[in-house]
Amino acid sequence: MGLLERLIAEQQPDVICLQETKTADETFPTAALATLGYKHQHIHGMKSYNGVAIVSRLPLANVGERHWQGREDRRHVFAELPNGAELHCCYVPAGGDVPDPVANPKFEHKLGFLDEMTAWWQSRRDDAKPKILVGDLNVAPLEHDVWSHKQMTGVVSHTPIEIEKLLAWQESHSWVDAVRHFVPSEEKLYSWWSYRAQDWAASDRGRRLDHVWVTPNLVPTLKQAHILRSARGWEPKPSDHVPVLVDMS
DNA sequence: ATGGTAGCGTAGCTA
Repeated sequence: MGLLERLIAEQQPDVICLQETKTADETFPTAALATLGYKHQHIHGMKSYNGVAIVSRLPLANVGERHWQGREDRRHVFAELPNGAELHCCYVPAGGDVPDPVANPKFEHKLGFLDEMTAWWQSRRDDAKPKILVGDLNVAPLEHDVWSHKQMTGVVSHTPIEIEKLLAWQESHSWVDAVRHFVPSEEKLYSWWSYRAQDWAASDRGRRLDHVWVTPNLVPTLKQAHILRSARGWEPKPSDHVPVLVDMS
């Protein structure tokens, strides 16, 4: 809550999408967020692992959630904003340490999740509705979405198979990367820094795992995008992920 | 090639 209070005070977002909330719905800070003005909430949590939520100052309609890979994980919620745009908040499985779907069931789950998402979005392609998809997608797709493309190519989150599958998902619904719309692909850009670094800012071995995608019909509404790097240093207990902010008219 | 941190909960898993 401390991090959210600071984010709200500094950035005043209309809508906040959270992933990895790691708490059951009964223990989600519903009242505290309502007091801060975020009265409209669609939460879908789970103790300790995964969990997603959309909290909003604007009314949310047609809220729902989906489950993936035949599991009960809480990794996807959606809602419709007052202007009719559909908002999806997603949390892709991290995938474990070993980038081999045979040796590592967690990596197999991640690849299957990406495939199933791609097929689902492909099947909804004809829908002309404006849509926004955000979340911790746990893949850094571009060369400069990681601190070292060469050193990260065998590391889960930046392997060729994950990149291929994330880009296929993006392609499946003609999603536009709203952040790279403003930041050239040659420029290093991260949203996550490991807790394991002695000095995250000095080593700056980051990855861009958190994304905001919009359908092409929303591109003219994009005003600015910003990754709040400074939040990685917020005391006393920063998240290893920082907020990705997109301003749309 | 390895180990490094955080959280939950009190071992070992997930991130």
